Amino acid sequence: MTRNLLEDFEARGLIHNSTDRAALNDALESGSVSLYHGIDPTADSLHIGSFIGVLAMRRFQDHGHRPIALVGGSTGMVGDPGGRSDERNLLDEDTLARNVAGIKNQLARFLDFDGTSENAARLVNNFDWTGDVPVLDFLRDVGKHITVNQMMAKDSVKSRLESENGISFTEFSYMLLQAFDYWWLHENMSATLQIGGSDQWGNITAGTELIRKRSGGSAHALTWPLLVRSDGAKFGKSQAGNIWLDAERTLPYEFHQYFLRVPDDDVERMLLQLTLLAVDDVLEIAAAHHAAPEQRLGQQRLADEVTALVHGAQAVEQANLAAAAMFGNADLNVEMVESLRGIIPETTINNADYDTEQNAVSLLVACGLCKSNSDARRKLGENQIAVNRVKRQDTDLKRSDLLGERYLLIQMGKKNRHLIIVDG
RNA sequence: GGGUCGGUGCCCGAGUGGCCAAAGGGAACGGGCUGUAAACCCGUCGGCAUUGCCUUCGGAGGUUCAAAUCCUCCUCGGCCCA
Repeated sequence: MTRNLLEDFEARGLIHNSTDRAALNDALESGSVSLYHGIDPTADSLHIGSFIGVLAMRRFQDHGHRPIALVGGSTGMVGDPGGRSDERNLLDEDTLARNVAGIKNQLARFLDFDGTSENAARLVNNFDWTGDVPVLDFLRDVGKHITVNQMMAKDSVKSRLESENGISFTEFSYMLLQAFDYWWLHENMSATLQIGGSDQWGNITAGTELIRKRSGGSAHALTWPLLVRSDGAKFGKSQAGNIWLDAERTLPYEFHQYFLRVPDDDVERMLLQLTLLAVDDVLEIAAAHHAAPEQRLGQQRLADEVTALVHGAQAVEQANLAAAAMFGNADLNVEMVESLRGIIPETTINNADYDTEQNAVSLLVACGLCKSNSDARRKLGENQIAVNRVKRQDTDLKRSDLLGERYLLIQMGKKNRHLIIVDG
């Protein structure tokens, strides 16, 4: 079955709301559209929560449209009041510049920025056009067109008004800045569509309204539902925090594991929204998964696909290899352990330091698995720790415990592990 | 500026002179059960140390044999008034 772009989005559950759907469809089918999507530069890496938006841009580009990724240098300094109960910390300019650079780097893996192609993606920073706007101009040209009533109607603003910490004028003004961005991109880069998560709807339509009132132009809005997990956990968060796209922040193995553990109910939707697999293929996989959920075919495919997109095919191979070493039945051998190098966290210690008393405790603390000696002893006592896949309670590790005379694979439960390498 | 209520462990939140390292809940970690799932049950959850000691309840002082709890000053926040 062939679907046009909007139908494809629909089938993937990527449409939450849009302005005039028929008009938008006409525009998308009749030529190349410039569309923009804003990304918050709160860190120097994207996380999986923003991935859905990145892929959305990719889908548009694949259909011949031109994505404009806006990294919010200015808006990052102000902060969107959405999704938080208290005031956000403002980023300074240096941090922002670093974050913007890091994000651009990552986007290049998913979008074609090649200037020679017709619909090359663009990266813009709204600081470039908002940084020097005089306050009076802004109030007159932007503020005049948007009513406070409209701004107060926004859910995120409303809830913050009722919260005990209140909301600063700065964050309250966020909507104006975003509206201004859309207007500017509409004027200067012919953007006629803005896409974003459903929490952005108010901000986006403020922009379409500004465009209409100030320039008499028309522009579209399209939002997707925010991705939440069926178990209520915040999507993209693990016990360690965000799932980052950056391999340094979230090792590819952990990244892969995260998707391997996704609840059944989320598998199909994530396959649709976080991979580039064709909708019909996903439906087939989902059906197979549903027939035998205990085999976790869906999770496996999801983990492989997303990891391949973000980290490449080789990372997928390594992650699966590592999983075999960690969870498999085969005896642990040196080759398996060596295959874990670079995939799981590792700590190297000096040969001479190995034979200390109670070295299990100090090793657990040194590698970060335990936060203090007490913690390490406690966990050992509770049978939480396995060394080279064997549960251990004693604190004494001997030379003979070293695999290949230099490796210790320390596991704490199913999720935490660390490789100790004795050097020399 | 005036008044008032409040700042407790990762978060929420009890505690209002000793029985407090501090209830309860959440989060987190582990175990059991499972499908490396969910739900559920159990354990742990300041630090050091082989049952004792040390440091915590916004900050600094003070009262007391003894303070998270009382007093003083400072600081930060909510609400009301101006």
